[in-house]
Amino acid sequence: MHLLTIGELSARSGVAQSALRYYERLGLIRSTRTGGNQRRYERAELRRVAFIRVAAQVGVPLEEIGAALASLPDARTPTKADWARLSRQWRGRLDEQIHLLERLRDRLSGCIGCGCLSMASCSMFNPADRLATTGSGPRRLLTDDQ
Amino acid sequence: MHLLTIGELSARSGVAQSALRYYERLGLIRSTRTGGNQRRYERAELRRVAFIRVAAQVGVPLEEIGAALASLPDARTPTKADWARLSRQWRGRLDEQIHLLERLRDRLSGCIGCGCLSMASCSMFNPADRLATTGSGPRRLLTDDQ
DNA sequence: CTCTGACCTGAAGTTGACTTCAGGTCAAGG
DNA sequence: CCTTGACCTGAAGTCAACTTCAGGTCAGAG
Repeated sequence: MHLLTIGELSARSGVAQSALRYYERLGLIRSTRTGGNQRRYERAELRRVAFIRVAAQVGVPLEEIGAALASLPDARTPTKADWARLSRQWRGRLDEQIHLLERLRDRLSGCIGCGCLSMASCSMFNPADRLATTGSGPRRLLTDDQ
Repeated sequence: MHLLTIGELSARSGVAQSALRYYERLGLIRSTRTGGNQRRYERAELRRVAFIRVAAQVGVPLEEIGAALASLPDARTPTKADWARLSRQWRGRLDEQIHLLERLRDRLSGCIGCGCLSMASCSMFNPADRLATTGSGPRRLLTDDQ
């Protein structure tokens, strides 16, 4: 079973080589090197990359994804059980996310239904609760904590 | 009924003054000026700001939000019907978004359930469909078009 | 053995959505 | 009238998540 080159990993995962190198710098994936300093990936890395993409697509910042991946065993190749544990956590996350969107949708429907659209009565237009976070840089979407 | 200052609009909407000025530069909101060059906002702008925040929170880029808002009547103050039309469109968007996440969640559950987690059989780990977009800059989350 | 396409690196650029800053102007209470 | 807090502007900084570039090295097909 041969190790994957970066080109192969990229092709199979659908993630650009530059992004893979970037993930590696952030410590999200690992590679060994050939004598000539080229990266070689174990098949298991493909799973990590897939996990990263799924999580990122859901809006989890890479740093957090890294933290989650860090909980995988370092020495041995992660087992099915290891992945299942991680996936379970992410399922919770997805559920939360979905719930948030549903609430938003239902509020919006309520507004259309009642035709209120007035600042005073409509919760959609009283966003003081979870908007208005402070700090610099771009806002994270759909913040649910902090 | 007095016009709002930027400070008031900021306080009521929960959006920073700097962000409001930014939105104005992008043409998402409008203001008149006093003799002394200070911004004054009509109450209706509060509604626009709220709409912007809701849409942005769902992941719609400001540019698209601007396009949507541009469909509002320019001359007169938007009516309930105008807003309802816009909201209905956004509801579709939310539905799509929710559907996408649900599909993701169900896939993930499937993986845990069957314990497959293998590249060959598991759709979660065959992301070639909607990942791997090209171009520069950060990826938009939860892409559903293009 | 040669050549061409895959790889390498570090630095710098890009995009979206803002914030921060410096250096000034305005307005309203005392 | 004066002072202080709210506003103004343009330019530059920030942050995440990458990409692009320049200038090299490597590997395997022929």
